[in-house]
Amino acid sequence: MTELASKYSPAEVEGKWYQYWLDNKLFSSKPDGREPYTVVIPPPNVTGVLHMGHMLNNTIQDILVRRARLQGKNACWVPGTDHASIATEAKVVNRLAEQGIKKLDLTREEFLKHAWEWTNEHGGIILKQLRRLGASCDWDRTSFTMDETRSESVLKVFCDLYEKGLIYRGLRMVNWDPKAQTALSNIEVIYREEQSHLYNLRYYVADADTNPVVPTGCEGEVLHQDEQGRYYAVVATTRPETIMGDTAMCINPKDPKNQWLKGHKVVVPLVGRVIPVIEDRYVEIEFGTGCLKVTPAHDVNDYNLGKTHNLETIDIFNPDGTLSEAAGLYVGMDRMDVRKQIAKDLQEAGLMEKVEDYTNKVGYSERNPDTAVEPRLCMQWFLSMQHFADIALPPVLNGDIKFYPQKYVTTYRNWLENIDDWCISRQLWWGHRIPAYYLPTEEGKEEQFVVAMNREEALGKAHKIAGFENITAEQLRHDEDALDTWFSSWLWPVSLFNGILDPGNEEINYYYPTADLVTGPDIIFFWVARMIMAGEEYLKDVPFRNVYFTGIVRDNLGRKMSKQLGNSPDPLALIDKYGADGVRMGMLLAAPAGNDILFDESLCGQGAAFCNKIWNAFRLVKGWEISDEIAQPEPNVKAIEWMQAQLRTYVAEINDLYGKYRLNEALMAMFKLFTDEFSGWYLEMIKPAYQAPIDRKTLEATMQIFEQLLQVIHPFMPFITEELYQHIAERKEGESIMVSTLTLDAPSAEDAALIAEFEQLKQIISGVRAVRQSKNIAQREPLTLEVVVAEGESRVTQCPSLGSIVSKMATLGEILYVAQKGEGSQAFLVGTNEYAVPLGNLIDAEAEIKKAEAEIARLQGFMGGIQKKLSNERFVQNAPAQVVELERKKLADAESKIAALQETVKALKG
RNA sequence: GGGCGAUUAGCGCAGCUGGUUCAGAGCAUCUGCCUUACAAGCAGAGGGUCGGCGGUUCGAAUCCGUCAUCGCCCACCA
Repeated sequence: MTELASKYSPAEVEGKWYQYWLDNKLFSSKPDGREPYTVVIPPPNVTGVLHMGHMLNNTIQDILVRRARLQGKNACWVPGTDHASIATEAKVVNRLAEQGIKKLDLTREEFLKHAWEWTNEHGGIILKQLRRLGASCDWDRTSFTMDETRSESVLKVFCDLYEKGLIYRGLRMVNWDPKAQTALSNIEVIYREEQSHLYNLRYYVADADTNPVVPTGCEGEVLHQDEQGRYYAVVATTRPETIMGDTAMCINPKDPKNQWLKGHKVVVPLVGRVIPVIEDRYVEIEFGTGCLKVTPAHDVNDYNLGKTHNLETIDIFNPDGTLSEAAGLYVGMDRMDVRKQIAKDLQEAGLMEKVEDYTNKVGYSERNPDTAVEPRLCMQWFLSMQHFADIALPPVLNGDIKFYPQKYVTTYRNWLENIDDWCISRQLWWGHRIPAYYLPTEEGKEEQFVVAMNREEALGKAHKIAGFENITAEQLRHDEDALDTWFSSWLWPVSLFNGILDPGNEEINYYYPTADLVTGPDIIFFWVARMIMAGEEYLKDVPFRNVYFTGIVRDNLGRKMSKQLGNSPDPLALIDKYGADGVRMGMLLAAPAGNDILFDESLCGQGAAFCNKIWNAFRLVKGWEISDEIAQPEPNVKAIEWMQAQLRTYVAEINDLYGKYRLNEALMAMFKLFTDEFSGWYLEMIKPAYQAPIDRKTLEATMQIFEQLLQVIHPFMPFITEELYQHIAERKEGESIMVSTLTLDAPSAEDAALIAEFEQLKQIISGVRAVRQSKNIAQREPLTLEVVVAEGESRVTQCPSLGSIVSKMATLGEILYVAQKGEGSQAFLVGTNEYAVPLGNLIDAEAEIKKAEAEIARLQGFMGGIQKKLSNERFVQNAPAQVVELERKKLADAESKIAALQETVKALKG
């Protein structure tokens, strides 16, 4: 075989093996007799590009999927993309604008043509990028939320839920995004605290004809009076631009300071409209002056007040956030500009009492973060959520679905227990068009509609309605709106296996429920909860068993990664630099379960270094020449047994950690197993002398262990492990570590005993090394080790093979068993056993005495504590016997250590 | 305003049903070493009154209370 380079270069192997996996269809899955393991990708936006969040999320998914394969499960990871209606439509609109085309000048069909062009051009780039990471998705299954199957599924579900009476159309106050000009659901609004102003406006008291009114009989109340003696009320508002929509002023009936206003009317400043003073307990007496202006068209609370008090509703805004004709003033101006202007005008007109600084929360559109959401009254489609909350809550509460970290169960419950109906219509073209068809209606009459999969079916339904028996298909008007993107995403785990259109098909039966969902806690309501709803509704079963919530990827200063800060590394550049395996390990090193990820590029360096470690360990082993002449040395037999015991023990621990989804701890365990136990100890133990050959049995055992280690590492680092797996033995075309299986016995009691025994050896070796280092004795210079043994006592190091391991690892010339350590020997303790290294005149008696005495003092203090404990009767009585016994043992051990140290001191002084 | 979570070494974290994993690994730091697989390496070392204060207990990083600080989520006081 050709000489292996001393450094591992990922670039040379990653592309090759990914192609090999693809060529051999190793990612593809079909239902068979094995246990299925299904993961559906959280579909990224179809036109998006890979960022660090995707890297983390998909690394985790790939680890879980690859591990499932190694366990012999039929792993199926389904990839796909999301049409992301608002975001994509906005991008298309922007691109058209660059070409000088306005959306409104296009027909729906023309616009959609542009949108599809854009989608086809940019669509799936992100999925290609995922291949660089090593993602082992079954690419033949790649889906899109707007492909034929998924679209049909969405329409079918809409029709079905409408039939069930769960979807309704109604005039409601919704969150309106004036930039995208569409309604949003409640959870698409992000509230941000903002420094703003509280404008205190004068509402003069007047009769119906705006003549000033002088209040009577109101002693002790707060009256405002201007220079001309006119009385007025003061209303505090953050939104003076909405006064044109005021149709009442409201006070709390119990408010002592505003009793005088009862039954009066007030004049809206600048506007001049006379509005009634109404009373409602909703108003906080303590806030401002206790007077609230009521604008039913532009505030949810005001809308509710308007309903109870039968107030007029004046909508003063256009859909784009400019003032409408109905406002009467500032028509055509943007609402934000009006706010500034009207404040000025009110001031000049003497209608502004004062302006205070004020911090309040303003709702912004999730997709257009600079656009404040406007509450707006309009006709929209809704999904009744109570039913869905009822079916989605139990599986999470009773543990059919487990959340990692568990704390999100509370979040989930709180949301479902206080759920709002879901506004599912969007005034967009890019998306699934609402399958509702309106019947021709006379002017002024209420519009009737039918809901159907298509126009033809709609016509059939329409003909059954009295008075519409003879209408034509062309007379039906298809609803212009599209559905919320999440109304398709919530079906994802079902629709991917065609479980909506073809219920009970082989695939849905086999792959559903999926195993694990890996996603961010930010979409727990948007997506996770709703998938559970859809799953329960359509399959009467959970969509997944476990949900792993990742943290947010931040930079090493804890800041969110953003384009503005420029602190977001380009994932592909990282892969170029460190290799996919290195980056995967870097991501995971920073990712303790349940916490945000403080990403630091140097962690990828650590990952790359580990790859190099594995590579060089392999070079070492592969470089050994086999000899059938030599018998297997006894120490090697022991070392192999020990390493196998370690492997079983670590793998058991790693499995346990996987089970708890503590992947970064599993990674650390794997790392230590390979670096410390295997490379640091095992290989050094069995390593033949320079250029000497190795016996066949040891080499074969080592190769087997190496292969198993590669399997343990493979989920984390797929590429290097495949490369070495192929080098380690002759493989047939199509063979791969990916589809190998790793089966190990559980660790036994003997394993534990052997590991404990070797721990002693390691400590003896470290003890000698420490002595060597402290005296600056060269590595190669052999030392003698004195083992202090009482007469007739047995010691581990009396086992010759273990002794020879110690000799090799610590470079010893000989091991002496002595009753007492020699003069001029530097001693150290392992447990209660004493060892010493003769140093001749190198020994620094003074320093040794000092060190020993310090240790004696420490031990005496330690003993004091234990003695106190043991002399406490209540401790001896109440504590379990083992605990008391343990304390006694500690005491005895400390005593014997002190005795040994005192001997040392005596000898040194002697 | 309500809820949830966190606070342990310079840093990011683990520490499960209170006592043998009890004060831990990793990175960083310091000190040696170009030892023949790997200097992207090896060997060794230092470093924490477990956020504060109370309480329960024979015994508390661990359980309870309280305060402080930070983070997240939810909520219609203009």
